[in-house]
Formats: sequence, C-alpha cells, structure tokens
Amino acid sequence: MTPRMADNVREALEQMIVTGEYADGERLDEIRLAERFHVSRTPLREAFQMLAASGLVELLPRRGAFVRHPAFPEMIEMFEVMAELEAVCGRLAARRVTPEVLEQVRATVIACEAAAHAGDSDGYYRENEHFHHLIYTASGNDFLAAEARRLHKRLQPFRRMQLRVRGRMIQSLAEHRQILTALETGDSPTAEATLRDHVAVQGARFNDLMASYKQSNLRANPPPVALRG
Amino acid sequence: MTPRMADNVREALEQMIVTGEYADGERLDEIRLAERFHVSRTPLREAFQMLAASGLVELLPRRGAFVRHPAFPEMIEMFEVMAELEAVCGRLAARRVTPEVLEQVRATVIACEAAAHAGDSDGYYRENEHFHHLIYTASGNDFLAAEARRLHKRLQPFRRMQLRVRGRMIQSLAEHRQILTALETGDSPTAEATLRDHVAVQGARFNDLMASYKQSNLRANPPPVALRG
DNA sequence: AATGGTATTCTTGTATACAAAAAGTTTGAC
DNA sequence: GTCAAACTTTTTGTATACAAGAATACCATT
Repeated sequence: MTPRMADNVREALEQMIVTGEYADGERLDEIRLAERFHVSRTPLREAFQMLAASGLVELLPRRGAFVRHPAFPEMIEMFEVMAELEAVCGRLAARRVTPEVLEQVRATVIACEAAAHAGDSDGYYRENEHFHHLIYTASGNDFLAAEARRLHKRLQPFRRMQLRVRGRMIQSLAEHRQILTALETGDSPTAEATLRDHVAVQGARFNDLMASYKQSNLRANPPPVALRG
Repeated sequence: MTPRMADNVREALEQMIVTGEYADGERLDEIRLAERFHVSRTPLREAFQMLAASGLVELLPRRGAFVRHPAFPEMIEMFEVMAELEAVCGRLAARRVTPEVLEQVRATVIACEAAAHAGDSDGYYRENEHFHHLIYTASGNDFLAAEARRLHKRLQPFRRMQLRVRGRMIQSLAEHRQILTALETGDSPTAEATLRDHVAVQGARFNDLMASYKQSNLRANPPPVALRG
C-alpha cells in the first residue's frame, strides 16, 4: 500500500516513540537506525522531518533528532486543547451526527462496557479509542476530525498512563453513556460540556496524572541544550 | 540564523504558495526549483515534506508534490475550526491575560482603527494579524497559541480574499473593540462569543467569501488524479 | 589536577549517482 | 484514423559520496 520506505520508517519510529520506548531527550542516531531498518540515511531523514512536523521529535540544526516528550506543563496544555476540540466535536455532532454513525457510537459504548466488565483493559482501551474517533467523525467536519485525531495520537502515551488510575474506567463508562444520550437527543450543550469534562484534566485527575507522569520513564533523559549563536 | 538550506527553501515556497503564486493542483518541479534556488534536490525534498506536513502541498507517491489549496467546502470547515479555536483563546484570555499583553491588545486595536481611517489596507491587514496573534498569546496556553497560529497561517490566502469585501473593515473594528472590552472586564462568555462570530463564516459573509473564492485564481488547475492500484 | 587550546573523530547537511516507476512517444495492427 | 503495445524519456525514491560543523580526545601549560 505504501511503497515509500520513508513512510514505513516513520510509522515504525512513531510507534516506538509513542509507546514510550524512547525516553525524552534521547537522540535518534541516523546511522544506527538506518542499519536497523536496512535503509540509507535519506529515507530516515525524511521520516525525521515528518516526526518533527507532528511534534514527536525535535530537530536541532547540526545536532540531530531528539525524542520530545512534552514536559508536564505542556502536556496539561495539550489536554486542555484536546478537551476543547472534543467539546466542539460533541457540540457539532449533537446536531449533525448521521444515524449510521450514531449506531456505531451506540455499539462502541456497549463494547466498551463489555470490555470493562470483563476486566479486558486492552479491549477497553481499543474501544475507547474507537469511541472518540467516532465522535470526531460525527462532528461532520472532516478537517476538525483530522485535527482531533492528530492531537489524540500525540497524547497517546499519556492516555495510557491515565488508564492505570483505579476507578477511572467506571466513571469513564458513565460519561460515555451521557454523551451517547446527548447525541441521541440532539442536546448540544450537554454533549459539549460532558465531553469537555470527560477529557479535561482537573480536580483529582490532575493529581493522578501528575503522579503517573513522575513515575513514567518519559522524562528519564535531560533534553538537549539549545545553543545560542 | 537558519543555516539549513531546506528551511530557507521551505519558507520561500510557503510564501509563494500562500500568496497565491501557485494555483491549486500545480506540480512543484523538483529539478526546476532546485536550479532556481541553487540547491540540490535533497533540501528541496525536505522542504516538500515540511510543506506537506502543514497541508500546503500534497505528496503523491511516485508522482510528485502538488500545491493544495483547499476546496471551498474544506475551506469552510477550516474556518469553522478557526472560529472555535479563537473562541477558546478568547474565553481563556478573558481570565488569564496579563496586563502587559492586554496593553498590547489595546495598542493594536488603536493602530487598527488608525490604519482603517487612513485607508491603509495593508497596515490594517498587518495590525489585524497582530491583534489575533495577541489573542492567541493571551490565552496563556502556548500549545493552543501555536495551533491557532498554524491554522491562521494556513487560512492566509482566504483571509486576503475576505478583506476585499466592502464594509467588512468597519464591522471588524467594532468587533475588535468589543473583544478588547471583554478582555478588560474579564467577561469570558462575551470574549468567546464575539471572537467566534468575528471569525466565523456565516450569513452574508458566506456568500461574499464564496464569490471571492470563485473569482480567485486558487483553483485554476484541476487536482491530480489519485490512481488506484 | 585543572584549564585551555588544538587536533581528531563523528555527525549532519548537501550534492550526486543510480534504480525503478510513471509519463510520454513512436510505431504497427486493424 | 484509432487504438494499443513497445520503447524512450522523464521523474521520483534511495544510496552513496563529500564537505563542513559539532563533539571529543589529547596535550601542553599552569
């Protein structure tokens, strides 16, 4: 499907970074990675460019490519934007969602609940992802949906952290139900507010996330020093 | 400041595309551009990657790089997202804006009015840009501000179109005043709503924009055909 | 031992070379 | 005259070569 090596490499690196295989500030060695993927430096550098564009790595001129996990304050900022994007998606979706997509949302909420009750946290994670992507689609604004997916992916490592927090799953399920109902009844304000709160990092969740963040291996290495002149 | 040729090329191409020098669907010839910029294909291809990441060009595998001006429906979608982003910026800014930034907003509103009354449309355009960037900054969320700036830039060619519409400047000025007042008084809902309406494409503005779009040279060429298989 | 300067090694950025795919052209059959 | 198949040209994607900047090691001096 994708005949370009650069795209394969990007995808592989993206997965490695997003799953936390690399710590923050770690340098991506062109030569070693080229050998590892059996390609030359050229497609590798193209992959670096793409990763830099989506914010996963930072390209320091004449220094190299460094994995860039957001620091805690930046992560909070990103969640704030994510919450607002989802809120907008929800508001629009309540007015625009098609019966087909609404049916898919319904099915996904049920699948989520099933996974939760079965204690299948991987399944829950997957269905939860699906739920949110459907909300983006339901907004009826393809550009908005694409932007939301982009940020969603970028927050993936942190969302995994958050999932570990006890009791989160049950509350999350209830919120999914609420959102579904709001979409079914065309209740824009409720869909908007519920989705915002669903995603927002506030109250006790803030502390949970902070604790997880500190424990995570995402910030093991110091970021490279940006030289002046 | 930027010793990388690839970055220079990207910036140059970005300006050329954004100012409408290339029509939609136009192919960017690696070899000719390389000669024109006196660089090899390598930095040029890096520039293409970056432009593709920000959505200004589309990279068709084995086909080349094509300038990608959004079609009308996509442009409307983008404006919808822009309106929501600015609305969020406004809501947050009303609560978080620092006295320093607020003072800058005030100065910019005045400069905007001065330019408008002097009939200096270039100056008005510049100050208007400044105004919106300040709103992004005032949100206190650097990530949000960066995202807003990114989309703002992407919409630049269309904003220029919009400016031609008669009477738009006077209404715009009044809205700036309203927004400033909302920030000064910490009135989040008003800041949010006014900014959304300020940016949103609706009512008569929709028709104005559509007319401008049809007249523009942005869609002169047909987009490249995406081959299957 | 610590510091500063210099030489060496590594790494990045760019140019070029080459292979493979797409586009374009010519030729031939009907 | 039209269509299609084979051939040619062009263009992209990747590998490699080379130049210049950054990092490192080494040595001299204090």
